[in-house]
Amino acid sequence: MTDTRFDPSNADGRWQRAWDEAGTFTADSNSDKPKSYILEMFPYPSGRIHMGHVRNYTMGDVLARYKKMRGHEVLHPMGWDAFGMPAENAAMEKKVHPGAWTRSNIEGMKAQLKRIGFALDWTREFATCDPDYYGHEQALFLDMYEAGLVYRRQSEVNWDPVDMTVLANEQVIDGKGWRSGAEVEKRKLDQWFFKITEFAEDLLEGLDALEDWPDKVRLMQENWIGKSSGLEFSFALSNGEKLPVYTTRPDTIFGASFCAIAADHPIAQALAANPEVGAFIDECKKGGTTAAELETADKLGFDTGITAKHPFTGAPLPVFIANFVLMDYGTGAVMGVPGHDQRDFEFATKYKLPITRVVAKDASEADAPMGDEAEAGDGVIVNSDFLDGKSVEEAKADVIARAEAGGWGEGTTVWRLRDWGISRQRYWGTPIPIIHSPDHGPVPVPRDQLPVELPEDIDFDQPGNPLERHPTWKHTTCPITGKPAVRETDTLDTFVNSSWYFLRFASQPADAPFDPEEIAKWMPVQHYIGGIEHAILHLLYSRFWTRALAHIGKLDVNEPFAALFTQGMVTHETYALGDGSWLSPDEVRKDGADWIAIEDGAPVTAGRVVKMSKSKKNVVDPDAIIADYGADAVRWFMLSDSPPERDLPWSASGIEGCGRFVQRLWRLFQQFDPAATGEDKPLARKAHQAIVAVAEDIEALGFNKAVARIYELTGATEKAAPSESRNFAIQTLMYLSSPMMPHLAEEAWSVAGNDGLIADAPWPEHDPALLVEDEVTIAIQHKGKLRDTLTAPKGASKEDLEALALASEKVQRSLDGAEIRKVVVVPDRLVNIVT
RNA sequence: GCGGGUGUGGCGGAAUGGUAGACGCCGGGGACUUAAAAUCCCCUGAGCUUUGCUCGUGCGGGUUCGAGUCCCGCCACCCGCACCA
Repeated sequence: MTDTRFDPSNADGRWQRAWDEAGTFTADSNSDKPKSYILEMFPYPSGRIHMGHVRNYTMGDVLARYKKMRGHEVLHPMGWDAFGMPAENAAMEKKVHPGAWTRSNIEGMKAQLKRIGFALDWTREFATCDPDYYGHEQALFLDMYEAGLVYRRQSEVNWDPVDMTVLANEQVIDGKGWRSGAEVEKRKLDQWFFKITEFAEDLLEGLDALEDWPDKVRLMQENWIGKSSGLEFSFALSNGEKLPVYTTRPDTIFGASFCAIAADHPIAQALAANPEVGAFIDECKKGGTTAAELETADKLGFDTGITAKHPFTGAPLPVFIANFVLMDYGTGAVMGVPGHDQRDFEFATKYKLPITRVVAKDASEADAPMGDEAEAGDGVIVNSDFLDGKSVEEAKADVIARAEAGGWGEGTTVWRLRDWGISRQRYWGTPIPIIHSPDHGPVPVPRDQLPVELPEDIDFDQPGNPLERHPTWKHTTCPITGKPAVRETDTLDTFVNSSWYFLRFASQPADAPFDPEEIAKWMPVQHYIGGIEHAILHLLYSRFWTRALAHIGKLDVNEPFAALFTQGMVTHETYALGDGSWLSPDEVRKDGADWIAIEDGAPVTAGRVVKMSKSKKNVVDPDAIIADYGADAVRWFMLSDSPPERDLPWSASGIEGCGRFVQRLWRLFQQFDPAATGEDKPLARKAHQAIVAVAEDIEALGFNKAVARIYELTGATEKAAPSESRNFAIQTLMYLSSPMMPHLAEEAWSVAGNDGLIADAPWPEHDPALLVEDEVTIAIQHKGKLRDTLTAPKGASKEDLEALALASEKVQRSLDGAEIRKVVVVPDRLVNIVT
């Protein structure tokens, strides 16, 4: 018997060192065990580990430890998504080098992760800002460049004239730069792009096979890729030009009453010299893009005076410049069919254009008047010459066929997906390995000159890209001519860094990004866990990179992540003072039913339970909690109660409960009694059932259910008298809880006199014979309502159960002599008497 | 607007069409203690005329011997996309 309290401040660090020294979680790619690659989205080293990280990594950790117990060779690595803007912002604000800031954050966060006791293979750790990593990334960029998957073109960007940098759309708030507050300008810059659109079809079709991805994420990607099919054809214009348009509804072509083109369409631009047209185009560009603005924005049009000749009727259709037509989708021009498209309907109503019905419920309703909105539904074609009587689908096919036969149009597929712009005018990223030669234009940096390293001696005294104004860095020579040339000063979007890091974890040779044979041993990732916020960008880019690398023969894997799990957020109640300012949880206390500020007793309003965030101050620091309760209590909290895909509300009482449970288990573990004899069959049964149930729950990532099972077995074991069965239950609890509370389990295992580590122990075997109950509780219903329950031997016959049910006093009272019409007996379950 | 999800006690949540509320938190009562902490035991969906009965899984219908679960129609909230032709 040892101390009756488990002391995490002593035990946690001891076991963390023991795992480190034994290399317990180092993955051996040469092992002949079945392999499991378990990965959580690697963190950005922003400074501190937060509860969201803890929850994310605890889930992966339980899986990794469980798989190991199940005899798998597990790869569970960790690294750092280390390039990005916060480091540059820190450099500007705190006058520290982005690299130094990042490195110091990594050091701190790694120590934090170690204190939580994660079963990570630290031998494979890297940061994406290591020249070794980004050098290989540059090599892969060149591979893709040579394969024609990278190109350069002029593109419009959000330019912040004060910070002198490009902003992502997300960084433009109400038309102003999020940092500088300056009015953002549209600028055309030469930008590098990945040809992700070349893989659009592939990326879309691949989604079908990702059965272990959430449907939600698959749908979001499907919508993002946005495949649509229809007809692209040209109108002959009265000015002699052609106007190509795209429509998904060629069946409604006889309902076209106008054409509309985008404000930046070439035809509109050509007319812009006319001051009226110019003014209208400016007006169009002013419109906001927020949901509310779009919802209420009026359809605006400007009649160009040009007409378009209808391909079948020859009728002249007016051509408008319109604010609702987008230049970068389809051809930037549409045929307006007001009867069957809501936007066209609104536009036609406003400009008094004809609204013709060309689809009706059936042929007899061809002349039914249109209502106050467009009818986009299915039906039969009417008022459409040769299409009359056809279904929508037939008519689409017919029109496309005639257009193709007549040579004035063809059936096409249009995608919403755009190519991926990867140029960033920033310092802290992977330098794009290109040299701009005066004679040969952009030329790849020769492979033997990789990595192109970032210069260390930079300053952030002025806005703009420090690489651009560095005195020497960009000056080099053309690899072809040897004459002076300049380096590309843009760096790669940080999403490129995270598009292949999972490959580098699986294999990290010195002279190549990865070794395909090693990759084949581990990939695809069996469980990828992270936040839903990456549903599109990161997950789509990673799928694209994996496919692109497979396409150019570097890999044999198409899909990087076999199963994806998106975990919920860690939330916390918010606390606000009367003036709307936020207080942190440790600045408030409960005073009766109300909350008050500890400092001055001011009344505090407890608000909504929302994601922990610095701005709302509703954060709880993992370190402080670990110091108070130990790592296992925090891990247990992260797994308890809420299903992992839902949000987890943090609470002080919740973590206290977890801390209590750690001690409760510890006390129980001390009660292993070598002298105890005898069998306790019900308890043995519960233990064996728990072995199976907890395993099933973990495999289904139902951690909250696994936790509940462990609570149940704990309660039953505590109540039982000493016996061999009870000892077995205690040992079982040690094993079952070890993936979740590894420090406690190691300590108890060691105190019990076992050699080695429980982390290396196998998952306990269960006895199938003990999974089956020999007595069951039968529910007795009368007309579907519960009247009584009784215990019967398992497998009792229907007749016996019926007789037992009718013998029940409660049942007889409920029946009250009524005539029995029917008795439903579900063996081992219930008897329902119908009167 | 389009697409998706969620809705069960004071709270987080369990529940192959078969005893709704497992398990945890909060709360109440008790034991131990000089006292506290810790620990242990009991109670804890609502209501009622309380050996028991009635109601109860967002709302309204339906299928079924039996519905939180299946079907139809609504409501609320959350998330994603959005003038995508």
